[in-house]
Amino acid sequence: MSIRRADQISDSLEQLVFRGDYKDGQRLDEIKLAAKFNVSRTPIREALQRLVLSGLAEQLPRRGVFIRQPGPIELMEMCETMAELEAACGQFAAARMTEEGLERLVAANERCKEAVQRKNIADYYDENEIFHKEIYRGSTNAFLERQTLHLQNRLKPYRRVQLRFRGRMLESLQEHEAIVDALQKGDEDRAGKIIKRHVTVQGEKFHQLMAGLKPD
Amino acid sequence: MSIRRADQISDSLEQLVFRGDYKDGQRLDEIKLAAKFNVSRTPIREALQRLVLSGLAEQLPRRGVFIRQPGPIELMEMCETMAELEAACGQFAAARMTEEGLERLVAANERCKEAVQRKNIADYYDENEIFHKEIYRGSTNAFLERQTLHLQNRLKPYRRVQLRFRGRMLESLQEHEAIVDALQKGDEDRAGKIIKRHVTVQGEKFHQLMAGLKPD
DNA sequence: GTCAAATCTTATGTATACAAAAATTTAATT
DNA sequence: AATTAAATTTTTGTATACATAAGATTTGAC
Repeated sequence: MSIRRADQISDSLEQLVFRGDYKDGQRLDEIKLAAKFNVSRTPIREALQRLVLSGLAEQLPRRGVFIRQPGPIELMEMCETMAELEAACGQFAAARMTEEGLERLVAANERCKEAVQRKNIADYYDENEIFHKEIYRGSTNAFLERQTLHLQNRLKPYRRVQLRFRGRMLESLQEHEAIVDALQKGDEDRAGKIIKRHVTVQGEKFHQLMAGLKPD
Repeated sequence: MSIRRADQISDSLEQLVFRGDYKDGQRLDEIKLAAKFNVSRTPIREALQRLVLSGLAEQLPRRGVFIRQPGPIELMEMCETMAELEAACGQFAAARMTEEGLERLVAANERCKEAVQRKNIADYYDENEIFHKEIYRGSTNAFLERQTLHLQNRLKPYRRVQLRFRGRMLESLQEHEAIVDALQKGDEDRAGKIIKRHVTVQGEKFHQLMAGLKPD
């Protein structure tokens, strides 16, 4: 781990934003944050820079840094982009995934199944995430993997809501089977298409997801 | 424009890095940069943060910030990702592009043609960039557009080299025609596939592109 | 009573100061 | 002469100080 206080603060702030502790449009007061973290403004400012550059906040010169929760349109755009990135990962993975990678994928899917049998949403959520990350990794493209992971991270708070949707868990699991099959057979086109459909949220699902926009 | 000195410095630094003024692995000396820009270390440090977060440099705690030019593998990975992002843009554009957007695209392509007739590489380069940006914009997905633009910008120094490749300009132009056709017909699948092929650099072309790795 | 101008307060952006950790040099010992 | 350890220097990271611009408040005029 880093010894830089600014990095720790940046991570903490990111968590706070993801958890919805700050409302959209709220200004992040440097002085208050400095007091909260018991540091001077300097590391706080560095942390805020990181928030701004990762897209979680917006900086207005001479005004300050403001939380920028994505609105419905941007959220939809992010989801669309996510679907494309994941599809790209899956497509590459179909051609390049190693035997070990496939084994890890199947294992993760097994754990998904078990979670569904136990009707444990939290576990399913975690194992599902691992399943998807295995696909990113299977792309054998570290750059694409990083990009995809980053966006996945940003969308995490919303996806959490989505999974609670009635019946979604079982449906999701069936799609996983098809994905594994396509990847095992090395069918790039099919892998990409299935994953895109799997990740894409449409119609009713999107309304559920939007609920995550207004936390409480 | 922003009044923040740190922003201007960040942009200047980015340009310098893109122009290859700094060698791979070189440390960016805060004090020297402060002297160079006639400011204190504070705005320099903010600018360096931005470089690091955009991936152009790497920060080792308590050691400093170092230029991180992508190696051949990462460059390839970036190109692959670029092809996927552009293909995604094209696919969405095929379904969503407005009449005005299509007109702008055709116009940009006309100017590409003229540049080829005049055998003006520099002009072709510029107009080609506009052509591609019209496709990103045509995706009607501002988030995806930003992501794609950002990566395009990072790859710009290498693409510059690529276009000088013998015969590439004419070939590129023919592909443009096919892209315009697919977008006009609204053929999402074909648009995506053609663009991906168009953007993807393989075999010999990649060697040319790699030449951009070692400037001079 | 309302609107505008001037003053005051507050917060951002930058400069400077200081502490601690690397890097470098120097000295000592083998 | 080489290697290692101590001392010095350099540099990063953080704290503090100060200047300026934005925002709030008060005062005055119509």
